[in-house]
Amino acid sequence: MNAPSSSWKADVAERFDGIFDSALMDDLLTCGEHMVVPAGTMLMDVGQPMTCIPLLLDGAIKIMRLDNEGEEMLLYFLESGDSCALSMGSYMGSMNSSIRAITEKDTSLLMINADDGVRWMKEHESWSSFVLRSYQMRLEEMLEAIDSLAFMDLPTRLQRYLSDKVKVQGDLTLHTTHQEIANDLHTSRVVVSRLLKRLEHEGLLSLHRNAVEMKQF
Amino acid sequence: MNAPSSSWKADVAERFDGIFDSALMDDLLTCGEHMVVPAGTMLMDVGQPMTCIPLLLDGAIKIMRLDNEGEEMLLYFLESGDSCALSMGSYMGSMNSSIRAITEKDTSLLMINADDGVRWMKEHESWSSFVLRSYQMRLEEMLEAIDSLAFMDLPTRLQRYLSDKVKVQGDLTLHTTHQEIANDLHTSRVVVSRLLKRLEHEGLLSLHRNAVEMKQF
DNA sequence: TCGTTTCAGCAACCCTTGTCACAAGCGCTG
DNA sequence: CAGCGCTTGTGACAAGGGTTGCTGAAACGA
Repeated sequence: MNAPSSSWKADVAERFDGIFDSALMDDLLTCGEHMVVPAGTMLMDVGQPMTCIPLLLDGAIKIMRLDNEGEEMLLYFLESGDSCALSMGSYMGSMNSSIRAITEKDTSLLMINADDGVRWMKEHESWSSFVLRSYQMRLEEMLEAIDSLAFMDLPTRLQRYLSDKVKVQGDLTLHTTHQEIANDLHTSRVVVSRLLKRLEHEGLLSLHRNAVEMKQF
Repeated sequence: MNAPSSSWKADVAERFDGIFDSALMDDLLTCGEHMVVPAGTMLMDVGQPMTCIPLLLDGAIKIMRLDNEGEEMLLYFLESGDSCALSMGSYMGSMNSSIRAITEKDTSLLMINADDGVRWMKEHESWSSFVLRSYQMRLEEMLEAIDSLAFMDLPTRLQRYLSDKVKVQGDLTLHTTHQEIANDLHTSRVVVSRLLKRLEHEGLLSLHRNAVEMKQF
């Protein structure tokens, strides 16, 4: 076993230590396909069949919902240790994705074949419990997304968005454009520029071309 | 076995025929506690521990989210055959409910002790598959709630709301006040009155005191 | 029956957000 | 360097929806 192939295996073992029992861990290492994808890759799109379940080892994935005109809206981010529960849907009737998933950073993940995932539900208790916990976490995140839309005004949503993004990126300076932020929040570029300018005047951040530098969050 | 007690058992058997295998059905009938609750009963509230899993036999339950000022916002309705997956959360870390559940009509349900529910995850494949499917359906409904908030304007949301309510109530005439509608949509009474009046002028419904009579939906 | 409460209608106003139009600056490439 | 595209800033304006205050009518209770 050479260094590059064993390194991600060690990563899996470390990341899911105490979560998956050793038998499951063996299956994971045997059946899972490891891959590293660059930032900005679309891993899944609306209407696409879901044949595999991604386990996130490192990096981040942006999960978004689309309206019928194709306009995007950010739902939440998946981070290391998360899994996309919606993929489990292939288990049941709904074979197709209802969301779009794009890597937010360079991302290392372990792809599990959906059939294996289904089989493990019976074979490994630590797997079924992980899947359920994953569903639960996704539900909670959806609730937060709903809170934000239903109860918060745009300035607040923007600040939350910036904070989240800083956390996910692990960098106080966000390399993005106003237009991209507007897409994620499903509003217009002009509005975002206006609000960002206001936050800059309040000293919470400073603006540069293709970058927003947060002072605090 | 007398008529009243056997009647709900027959109901369970019929409702979940083909979904639960017979061994599980026996457990359900043994361990489940049947109850009939009148419309308007709060079955669960935010922060309350979730000790049992409700299976809906008949009626409807309104699921809502609250903001920190206690303002409500309708998420979706549970109908016959549905279960509240969020209750399964007691299985994992989050022991407390993050939503409020209120019966929308007189409702007949079977309460399952959470411990039993957890045990059955291993013992009955038809149970674990039901639970997963239930999570999946709840997720889809949350997505619809998000769509409605993010992509639709108030007139459209109101029409959807009225249609949904007609479907759930099984009656073209909704016995409710403008204020209640406003609460569910998280807007103000005046705004709802304004929009309803417009829909009345368009001939889509007619308004009465404490009632909205839909012409079509 | 009378007062009280609840509900709905209406008008005026204001705030938030979205839209349009345009200008200026950066950075790339020919 | 000239030209172009992409990004940002800004002002004026429109629209959607929330707020307030008041009115009258229906229901309800004593």
